[in-house]
Amino acid sequence: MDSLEIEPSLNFCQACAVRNRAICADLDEDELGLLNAIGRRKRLQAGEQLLWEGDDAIIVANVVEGVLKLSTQTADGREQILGMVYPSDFLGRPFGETTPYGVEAITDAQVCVFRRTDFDRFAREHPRLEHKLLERTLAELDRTRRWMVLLGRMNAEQKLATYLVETAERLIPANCKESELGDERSLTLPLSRQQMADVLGLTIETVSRHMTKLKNDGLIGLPGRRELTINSLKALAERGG
Amino acid sequence: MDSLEIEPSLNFCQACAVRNRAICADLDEDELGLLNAIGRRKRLQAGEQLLWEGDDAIIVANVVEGVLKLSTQTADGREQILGMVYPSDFLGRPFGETTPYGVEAITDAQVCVFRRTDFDRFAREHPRLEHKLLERTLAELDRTRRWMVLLGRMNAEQKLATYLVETAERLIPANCKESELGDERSLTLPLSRQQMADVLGLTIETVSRHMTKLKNDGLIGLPGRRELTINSLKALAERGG
DNA sequence: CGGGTGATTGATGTGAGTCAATTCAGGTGG
DNA sequence: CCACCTGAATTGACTCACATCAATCACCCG
Repeated sequence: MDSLEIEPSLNFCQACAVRNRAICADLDEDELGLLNAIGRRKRLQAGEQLLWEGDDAIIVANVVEGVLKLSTQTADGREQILGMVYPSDFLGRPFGETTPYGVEAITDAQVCVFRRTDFDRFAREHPRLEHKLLERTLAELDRTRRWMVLLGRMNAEQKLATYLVETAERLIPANCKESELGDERSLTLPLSRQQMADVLGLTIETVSRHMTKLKNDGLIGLPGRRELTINSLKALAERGG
Repeated sequence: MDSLEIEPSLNFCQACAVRNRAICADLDEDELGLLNAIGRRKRLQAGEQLLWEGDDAIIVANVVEGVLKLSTQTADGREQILGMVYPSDFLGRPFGETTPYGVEAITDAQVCVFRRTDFDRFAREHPRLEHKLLERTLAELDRTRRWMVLLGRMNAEQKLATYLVETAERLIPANCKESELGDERSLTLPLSRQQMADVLGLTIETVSRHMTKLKNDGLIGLPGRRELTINSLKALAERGG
């Protein structure tokens, strides 16, 4: 791997935006200092690739800011998105030989990068960190398995409705209580139609058609290409089965 | 210890068939004794259910013998199989509130079960075990993500070919070197056609049709309903993309 | 005001689902 | 040993949802 852009070596961890949510949350001051010493901040522009599928697993990282996608290519060149990672999520393959998926920034992003070997050693020496990583991996496995049901058993409309509901829930957290205007939501979609198709195992045309169908059925509004309003989260969730 | 007395409460772990492959592999004698104390063996008949989706996560387990399936129901009553577990695999949801999938024995099976709370405590106190569990969970996540590509992007023939190749590889391990008759394999399928359909996100009819198609194309032989011969593993893998 | 990309819409094809009939294998009991 | 029963597997006819191919539209840059 060519040189990571290295920023001056402050203790970033202490001021880190995801300090309390990422896997480093349970570390004490000293441990944090050690972790800080082996990690580097890296900024990514939207569209920039951080890891390539099949490469040696050189680095792992924490997401500090932005959204990235994990994806893989099929033999015939199409793409299947395996997952999206958000701030405080972990990515890469610790204790592994090769990176099992490509990682690309969807939005401008900031990540906290570690050489995998450094991270592996640190993790083995700090069970609290390893425990956090385990909990996170177990949760990710659960989520991934739920996604299998979507891919294996849902039709296009159900896939789309489920995706929109989930996206709304991830992007509009508990900051505004649902009291506010009950069931309505409005947000900017992080993905293009093509990317949504790649997440859902569909084609761009099918995504587009069913978006307009959901709109015509009065479940959602589409004020702009990337803008979405959900009229009733509950009704939309019902469409997802 | 008095050598004439036969210890009635055996330490199962020491004689365990999967002793060296399961997550307990790195434990020393003392730790193994402690683990043994909180676990117990349980036999399951083919078709017997061990865990129900959505139940409180009361137990976790190691597979000692046999094959089990992890699955979930869709709203309209169909099933999606999320994964198969084989001897030495771990199942259940440590550090979690509810069991995210149902577990049913496909063949007669033997598992080593723990009360989840006991297991959680033991794991937190024994980082070597927790590390093993982490490695296993990471590997399982990789495998699950690869399966997403199958579900999201492959057609029926590719799914089936891929499944047969993978099954052959899991059931015919390195015991007989590939030198033996090169590329040919012959095995007993662990799943019924319906179960294969549930794994692959297909219907039983589609599975059946493409099985006969692969046979007519000379890639496989079907001497009996559950019997399979693969004429060329390589050629079959190519069909899978 | 054009050019370019992404999104939408339309026409058509096809692969997998659905429904239904038939065959097959395994087990049971006369 | 064979007739029968049962559930699984196969096969066929038909439908339909999604993919494909192609044309148009809308927005965002300069």
